[in-house]
Amino acid sequence: MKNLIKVERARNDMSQAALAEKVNVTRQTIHAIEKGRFVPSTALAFKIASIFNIKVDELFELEESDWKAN
Amino acid sequence: MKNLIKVERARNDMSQAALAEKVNVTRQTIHAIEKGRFVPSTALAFKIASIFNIKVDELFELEESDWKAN
DNA sequence: AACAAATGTAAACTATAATTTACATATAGA
DNA sequence: TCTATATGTAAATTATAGTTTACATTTGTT
Repeated sequence: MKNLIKVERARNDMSQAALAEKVNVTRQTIHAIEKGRFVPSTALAFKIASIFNIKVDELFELEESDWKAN
Repeated sequence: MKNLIKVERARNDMSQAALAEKVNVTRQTIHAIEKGRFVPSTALAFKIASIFNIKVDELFELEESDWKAN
C-alpha cells in the first residue's frame, strides 16, 4: 500500500514526533509507516487521516501487488 | 471500530465464504471481523471496500473508544 | 564550530491480525 | 427426514503491527 503521510505532514508543517503524539503512537511507528516498512492498522490509519482532516481513501492507496497471494 | 460488512454483504447477496474468497482470506476471518473480534488490516479493509465498490470511509467508522489509550 | 531539532535505523520484545482445523447450529429445499 | 449451504465458535499456530531503547545522521541556527 502507498500512503501520503509525509506529504500531508509537510502540508501541515508537522513533525513525525508531533503526529505520533497526536495519534498516541511512537515516532518510530510513523517513521516506519512512511518508509513502507509496514502498513498501519485500520484504526491508526483512520486516526492519522482525521488529524489531517482528510479521508482514509485520500491518504492510502491499494496497489496491484496487495492483491497477489502472500 | 464499527463496520458495515454484514450490511453490504446483504445488499450484494454475498455469503461470508464468497467474500472471503474474493479478498483471499478465510471465511473465519470475515466472520471474526463482522463479530468485532478484531479489526482487519488496512490492506484487507481496502480490498473489502473495493469488492462492494464503496470507500473505506463508508465501510468503517472510528469510535470514541478507539482514541482511548490501550 | 557548536548546538538543537528532525529524521533514519536497528534489535528485541509485545500485541494482535490472520490461518488452519475442526465441530456445532440454523435454515431452506428435495 | 435427509442433505446442502450459511453461519457461529474455539484452540493452536504464524505473520505482522507497534513498542522500547539506543544511537547515528542530517539540517537549520547562532
